Order: sequence, then C-alpha cells, then structure tokens
Amino acid sequence: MAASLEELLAHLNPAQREAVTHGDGPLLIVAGAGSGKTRVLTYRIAYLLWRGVPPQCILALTFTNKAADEMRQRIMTLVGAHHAQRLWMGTFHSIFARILRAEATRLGYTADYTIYDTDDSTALLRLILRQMGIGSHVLEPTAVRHAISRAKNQMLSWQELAASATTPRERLLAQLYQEYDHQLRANNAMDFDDLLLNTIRLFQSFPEVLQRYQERFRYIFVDEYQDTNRAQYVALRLLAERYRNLCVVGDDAQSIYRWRGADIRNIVEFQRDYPDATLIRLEQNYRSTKRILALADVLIRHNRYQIPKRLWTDNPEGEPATLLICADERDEATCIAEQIQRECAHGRSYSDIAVLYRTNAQSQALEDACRRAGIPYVLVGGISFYQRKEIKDALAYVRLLVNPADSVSWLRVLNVPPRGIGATTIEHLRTAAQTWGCTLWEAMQRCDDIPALRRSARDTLHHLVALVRRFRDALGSQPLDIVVLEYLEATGLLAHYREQDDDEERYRNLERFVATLAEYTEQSPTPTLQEYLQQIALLSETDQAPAASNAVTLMTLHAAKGLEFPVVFITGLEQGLLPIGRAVNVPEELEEERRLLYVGITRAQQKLYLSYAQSRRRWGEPMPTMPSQFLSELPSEELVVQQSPAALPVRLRIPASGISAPPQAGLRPGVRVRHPVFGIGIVESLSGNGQDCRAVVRFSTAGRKLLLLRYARLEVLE
DNA sequence: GACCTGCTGATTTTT
DNA sequence: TCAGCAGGTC
Repeated sequence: MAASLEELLAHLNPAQREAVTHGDGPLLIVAGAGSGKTRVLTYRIAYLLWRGVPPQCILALTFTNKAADEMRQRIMTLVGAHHAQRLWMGTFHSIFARILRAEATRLGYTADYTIYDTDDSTALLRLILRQMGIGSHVLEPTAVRHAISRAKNQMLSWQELAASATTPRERLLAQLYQEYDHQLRANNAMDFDDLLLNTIRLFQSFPEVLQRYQERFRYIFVDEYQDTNRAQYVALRLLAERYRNLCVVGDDAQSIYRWRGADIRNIVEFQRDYPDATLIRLEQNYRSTKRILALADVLIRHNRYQIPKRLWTDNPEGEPATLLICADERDEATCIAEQIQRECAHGRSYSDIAVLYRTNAQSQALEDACRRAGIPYVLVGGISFYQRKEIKDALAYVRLLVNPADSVSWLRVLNVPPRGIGATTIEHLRTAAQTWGCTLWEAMQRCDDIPALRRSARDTLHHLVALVRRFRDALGSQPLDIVVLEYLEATGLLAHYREQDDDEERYRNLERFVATLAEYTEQSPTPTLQEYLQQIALLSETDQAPAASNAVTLMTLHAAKGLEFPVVFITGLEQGLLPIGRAVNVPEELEEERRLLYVGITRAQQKLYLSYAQSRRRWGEPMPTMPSQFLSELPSEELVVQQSPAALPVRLRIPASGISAPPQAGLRPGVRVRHPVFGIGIVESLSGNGQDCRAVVRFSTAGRKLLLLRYARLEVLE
C-alpha cells in the first residue's frame, strides 16, 4: 500500500502533491481549467483513506450526480470498492435530501415528503395566483417563482421580504411567498431551495443534530465551489465549524451560475472567512494547446473581478482557432457539419467533437444539419424524458402513492384520464379543504360532507381514494414495478394513452417508464418508491447524457462545464446571443457571459472553432445580427477567418461593438424597450445606420422621443 | 363536463 | 414556429 502511495504521488506536480498531502485545516484550491482538479480531489480523498480516515467520515459535494459517480469510480480503482462505496458523495441537493429524510419529522414533514421540481412549483404558484384573483398578465407564475427562489437562495424568509418591501409589487410577492410556503408545507412537499434551507433550519434549531453531522463529516470537500450560493455557503460553515477540514476546489473564472444564486464571493473571499486557510493554485494546464489557452487568457483578462492567476502549459503550440462566418443559423449548422466531416476524414472520430451553444433553441438547426449530413449526434439536455406530459402524469400518480397529501399531483391527475371531475368539482373540493383547513386528500375522503358535490363525482372520488389506499397497502408486499404497473393500469392512465391512436409514442414512453422502475428495483439493494422518486427529481440535465458512443455531442455551454473534447465548436457568437441580450448593459452579467465563453474555449484540447451567423431566426422571423463583442476582444491574428459562400462578404476587422453602438439585436418597430430615464416604451421606427442609428420610441409616460442608439441604452424587453 | 380553436409568449443558462 | 392555455361552444 505504501508503495502505491509513493507511486501515486509521483504522478503529481508539486502544487498538486501539496494539495493532496495537505494536513488538517481549511484548504482553498484554485484550480484553473484543465489543471487536474478532479485528479487532485480523488487522490486527496484516497490519501485520507490510506491514512486511516473512515470513508463514512468523508463528505464530497459535487455539482452533478454524474460528477459524483465518476469520482467514486476513480476512487474505487485507487482504494477498492469497499471503501469507496461508503463515502458520502453527491450534489448538495441529494445529500441534504437524504439528511432531511432522516430528520424530517423534526421540521414538521414526514419522511415521505415530495420534492417539487420547477414545473411543480410553477403549477402551485399558478394555482395560488388564481386563488388570489391575480391574472397572469399582472404577474407571471414563473416570475414569481424566480423572485421567491432568489429570496430563498439569499436565505430571506417571507417575513423579511415583507419587512423590506417598499412597492406594492414587493409586498404582493412577499404575500405570495408566504402562501406558497404554507401550501408546500400542507402538501408535505419541498422545492429545490427548501432542501438547502430546511437543512440549515434543522442544524440551527437542533444543535444536537448539527453536532452529530459535524462529527460524522470530519472531512468535507466541495467541487465547483465558485458556483455555490449563499445557502450552501451557510450550510458548509455550520458543518465544518467543528473540525474545520473544509477543502474547496474551484475557479472563479468559471463561475457561470450567478443567475441561479451562485455567489462568486464565496470563493474570492474564502480566505477572509477562514484566515488560516491554505491557498494552493493549480496553474499548469494539461488539456489544451498553447494557442487555445492564450486565446482564453486574453478573453478573461477583460474581466475585472477575479483571483489573480497565470495558467500555462507544456503542451504543443497547436493550430490557430478558426472563425466561421455564416449567412444564417441553417448555413452555420451546415458549415459546421461540413467541418465535422472534414475533421473525421482526417482521422478524428465523432465522439472527439462537441458543438456548444448559448441557448437550447439553437440545437434545432444543428440537429437538422447533422441528420442531413448523416452525422451521429447525442443531444445533452433539452426536454428530458421525465418532463414529458405522459411521464409527468404517471409520476404524479406514483407520487400520490408515497405522499397523498401532495395536492399539486392530485390536481394534475384528478381528471386524467377524463372521469367526470371537472373544474366545478375541483373547486368544491378546494373550498372544502380550505374551510376545514385540511389537504385535498382529506377532503376527498370526506367528500360525503360536501353537499354541493354531485352523486357521480362523489362515487368517483371514493373510487380514487380506495384505489390509492389499496395500492399503498400493496407496496410492502410485492415488487415495486409490479405494483406500479398494476396501479397505473387501475387508474386508467395506461389505457388512456394506449387508446390514443394518433400518438403511440406516449404509450411507449410509459412502457419505458415502467421499465426504468423495474431496472431500479433490480439494481437497488433496498428499493423504495420514495428513493426512486427522489433520484428522478434531483437528476440533472447532464446526468442523463447517454454513455459514450461514436457520436458528436451537442449541448449548451453550461452543460459543458467540467468536460473536455479534442475538437470544440462554439456557435452563435453574436451580440444579444453570446453575450445574451439582457447581459449586454449589465457589467456583472456581461462578465458572466465572458466567463461562459471562457469555459467553452477551455473545453477544447486541440482545435477550436468559433462561429457566428449574419442573420438568425427569432420567433421564426429572420433578424440581422452583429458579431459578438467578445470576438473583438480576441487578437484577430490568432483567428483564421473562413467565410461561408452564402455569407455576405465582411471586412476582416470585426467592429468593436462596445464602442460604436450597433443596432441592437431584436430592436425593431413594435418591440417593447426600457430606457434608463424614460422607462418603458414601444419602438415606432428605426433609421440611419452604424453610429447614426436612431429610433423613434413612444414611452408610456414621457411621450414620443427620437433617440440616438449610440447614447440611449435601450433594453429590449421582447 | 368535454372538446375545439385562437391567442400568446417563449429563447438564457438548471439543482 | 409552436406548445400550452384560456375561453367559448356544444
């Protein structure tokens, strides 16, 4: 064992070795892109195990479940399965969900609590808005969800939100937050943010529980620390308080989840929080060519707020990057497909190649082009299997088996398949539940006490109650997949989709759903429906990426985090797309967009392609575009420009769009815009070009104005 | 209560 | 462009 430890350390450079063999106490590892971060993490965990630290005392928090699985696999090859299996590894959400299962009753939930995903939260808010008589034109359910989630990520309660509210809108939001929380609790449900908040609440309210977990997690590791939010930060502080063995790994230059509440200050100010922390910088890049790294470095230097570091590599010089200038998104996709074929003709395989984009919507054209060219591809993310309508229906039924208090699920499937329970019946039920202060489920059981209900509705409700009860009882005695299959048949859901002749695919999906459940039942030593549901709820987009096959990978820049490919295409380098529209005039958001491009560039090992289209369809309508300002930040001599025959000839110097304000993407007559002084208005007409581009805008308060776009910082509201 | 149709808003990224 | 929703009709 000692020999292999020596051997292990021999594979590391001095900085890596220092990190791996660091003793106790807080440790900050600033790991540049491609600097062997995962290797350091896995080796350090293996090192601790070698030194005799029990595996169950080590907690490693990763950004995705897939990352956790991969790390566990790698540790397994170092220390064997027995030890590796007992490590606590997973995302913040899945680890905390597990803790909360064990402690739920202390917080007034049962261990069977349901996890609401984004769609469920939105559905609940839509309900609440309707209940409170607020139309969707006043407040969008998704906007409310965002606001509440932002508050929760900053650990603000509805009381605090209400106390600090100054506008009627803010007061209303606080009220909605209160009602939302109330109903979640009544439904025995938690949303994603609650998994973090409730864990903190648990630790703060029950010191003995906190102490137990502090003792258990003597060594804590956090990967991608730059993307943790306030709540995660607080939870970590609590857990690490006793032993202070907190090792965080990250790269501030790769922080790309600000919009989700990630706070880059967590990593930048780690040393202030832990003054005795050791800082180790991993600056040698093992991934990319010198040229790719230089390009990334030049770009990121335009950002102000960052930890100073210098990334270098011993790798070869490599080829310069290629910039593809294309006519429109279809042409862009075709050019990329051609380029892919050319790369493959020179000995690359499809799986060496990734095509990255800013928004999921961009995948459409790329998929079409791949299909036309006969290029095999895998799409990461997008609409996942578990978000399909028929699967969500089935999941709702299954969730009710575990937690019948879940009203959101009841309201989803009460009348699926149609069984004569319409809006009126549902309204009676909800009113009754409200009057009695009980759940929908309890109201259903007491439906005989609701005089307004018709006889047939009552019969149906009784039938449903009996059905759920019967299959709940069956759960313990038979294999899960068998029970669920019979249950879904008994609900009529399977027949419903089976008999829809026009849409056989939906029924097939349901079959697949039952098949995955069967697979889970076989593989898990102690299968429970509740654990299965939790796994699905906390599955990330990238977790669902199919295993490596010989295919090109298509995904968003966000999904590419942590991955690497010999050849990388980054598409849509256009003002308003990358950087995305609303970020253009917000310095912090612009910096995040720049980091996003940085992440993309640093995924490439050998060859990088960038591309933009001169026109792009938005809402099905072609719109002229401007090249991304980021292109003007890159040294033009490092880019080989390749114009598509279909593209309009351009001067090879890319206009520095930061200086001469171009017509903004999306700006056209009829569009709503916001002006910093005049407020919201509607564009009536556009005239002039380049520096002299003007717009006539009619503002609701300030009237009609002629604005020189160079000066007026108009924000397109769509 | 079921079904049809026309309108609207979505395109930022996701645990 | 299109899916999902609201509102209207049978």
